[in-house]
Amino acid sequence: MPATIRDVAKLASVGVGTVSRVLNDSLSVSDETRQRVLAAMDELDYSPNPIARQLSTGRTLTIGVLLPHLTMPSYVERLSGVQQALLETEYDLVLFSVENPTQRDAFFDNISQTSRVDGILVVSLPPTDRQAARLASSSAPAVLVDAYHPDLCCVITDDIKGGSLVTKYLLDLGHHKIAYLSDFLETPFHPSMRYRYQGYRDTLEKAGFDFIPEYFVEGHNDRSTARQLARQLLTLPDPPSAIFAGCDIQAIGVLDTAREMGIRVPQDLSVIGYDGIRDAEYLNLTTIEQHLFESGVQGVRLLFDLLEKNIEAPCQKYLPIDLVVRGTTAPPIHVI
Amino acid sequence: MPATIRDVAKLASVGVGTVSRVLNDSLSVSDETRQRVLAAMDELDYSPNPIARQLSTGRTLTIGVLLPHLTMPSYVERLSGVQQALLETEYDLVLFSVENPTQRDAFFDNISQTSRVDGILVVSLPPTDRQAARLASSSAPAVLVDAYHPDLCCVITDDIKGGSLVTKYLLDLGHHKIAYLSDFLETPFHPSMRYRYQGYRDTLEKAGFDFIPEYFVEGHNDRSTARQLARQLLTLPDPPSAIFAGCDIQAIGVLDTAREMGIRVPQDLSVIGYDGIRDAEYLNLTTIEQHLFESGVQGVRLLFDLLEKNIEAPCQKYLPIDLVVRGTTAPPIHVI
DNA sequence: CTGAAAGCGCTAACAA
DNA sequence: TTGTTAGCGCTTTCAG
Repeated sequence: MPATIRDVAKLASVGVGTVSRVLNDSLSVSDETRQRVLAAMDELDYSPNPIARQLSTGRTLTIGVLLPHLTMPSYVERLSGVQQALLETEYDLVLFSVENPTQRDAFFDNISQTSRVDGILVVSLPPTDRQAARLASSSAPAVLVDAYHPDLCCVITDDIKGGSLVTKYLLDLGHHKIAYLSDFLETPFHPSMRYRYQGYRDTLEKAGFDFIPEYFVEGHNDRSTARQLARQLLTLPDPPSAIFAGCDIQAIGVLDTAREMGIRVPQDLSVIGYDGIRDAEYLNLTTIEQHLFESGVQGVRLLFDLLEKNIEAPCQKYLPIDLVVRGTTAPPIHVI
Repeated sequence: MPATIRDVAKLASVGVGTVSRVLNDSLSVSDETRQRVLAAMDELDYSPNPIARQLSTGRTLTIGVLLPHLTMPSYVERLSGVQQALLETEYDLVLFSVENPTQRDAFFDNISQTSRVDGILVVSLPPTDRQAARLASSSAPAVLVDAYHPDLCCVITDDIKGGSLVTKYLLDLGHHKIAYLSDFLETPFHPSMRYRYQGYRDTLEKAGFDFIPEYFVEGHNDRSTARQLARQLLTLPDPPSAIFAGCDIQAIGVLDTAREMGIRVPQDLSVIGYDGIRDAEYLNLTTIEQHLFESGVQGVRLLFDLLEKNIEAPCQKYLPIDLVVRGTTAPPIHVI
């Protein structure tokens, strides 16, 4: 049985209030009393019960993080940023990872209601209007990272611009047979994919090139699916000279296929990804760096601003995106 | 201000005890009363305050997970298993990720003392005797995953056997110029590296081959360091025909270097890793599968057995290891 | 500067 | 089957 504040008070011959004051660094404790209390704590190997403190103060000193399966590096990278930012604070991190829409909805309903956490960070999971309303009305403020809702605070990037940036870069290199390999456009998980696609198409057409339906393929955003989709593109009668992959994982799948097929990158094929996961650097992959880690950090920062009432929902924090040119892109061999 | 149990009681014209009984599915509540209470809860959009419940019951319904930086896929994979196993329970997961020994020690001291969690899962962080003693004496039971201490419960594998397995396999293929590329042997983080090394050396020598000091290199277990170490090995006057990497990440670094240097794998060089991370599968890497995900699941299971007093510390649960032969290993070209 | 006492929202023992 | 009440361990008035 661990010692309680009362045990300490008794041993130090003071009231529990005084012990509490020592615990909370209150100034109104005489030095002599403080020493006596500290000695008693030490002797009893006392440490305060955080649960009792939580009930008393109404603060839990924990932040809940809701995010999709931990299997994708980009989520982990964002979580890493959250974790890092929280490390400097006195807050703990409760992890809620959801694997499917059912779980997601269940958590959205629960998490916002229970007073288990002081704040909620939702990563890469766009809420429905109903869920957003619940979040907004919850006593624990929420911040979306890599997700958007008009009523909430979000940390986001401009995906249309991102898609456009990639496409413009490839066009500038001299490519015009540019394929887009995407996650499913109509998934509730990643509307950003749709925006990147939009940026791609708009830019392409504005530059005077027709959109070729065969150059657009979509599928689950895992490496092996991407491999297959890439093969589909590269075995076309008139294959693309550049492939824009919706995320780095998919780009890596493209690289796999290129290697398998003996297609040289970047000589025969330019490949560009999106995200800026660590592997992209090792693989020398040209990509859009969207500062995943930093998004987690900023999410925490925004959440704290909300907690301290420095700001109010809704609000948007836009993170920059940067084209990082590495070794998987080059001008096409047959320049027009 | 959220509704409390008292509000519900008042609205339903019952005592708080009855509401509590409904909340806890007690049988001794008449159906009619139960309905009335449920209706009141519904009307008030009531949900019980978990903190108050925790204080009252002494159970927090959360498990603390302590693990090193989230940046390595193997830790994430283990965490994933923990998370998955916890999903089926009513327990939440509080994440403590530590980046350096100082943080680690601080957490070891704190986590075991505070009554914030009902149980503790320590992943890949071997405690000192002092820390182990603290964990053992804590009211919250602890389980080590991928770490060992004689006084605690652990989920582990036989790393000596693993190192031996790899070496035997390579020897059987006909290799004898087998290099070992390792994490630092003397790091407090991964004593398992030392055991794998031991298995490697013993097996090699038992087979009648001298250990060649030049064939052993060590460094931080990240991909780029591994690349450099691999280059060091492969530019030796008499380079090895096979490289055994202490973990998959390092093996991937070796593959990088081989590609850069135009060394064909597996024709000119066999490469074998250790861990069984997802990327190993995609990269067609021969490796030791040590069931990372499953280790997390088993850790949770053991922890629950401990919580339910089905077992007592210390105890060890050994997980199997399996050689997974893929495409990066083959007999050496010049068979002896 | 300090002690006493009233909660925080819930559970569980005890009566009824 | 139910209501009442005494805590759980802490913070925070309010007197002194």
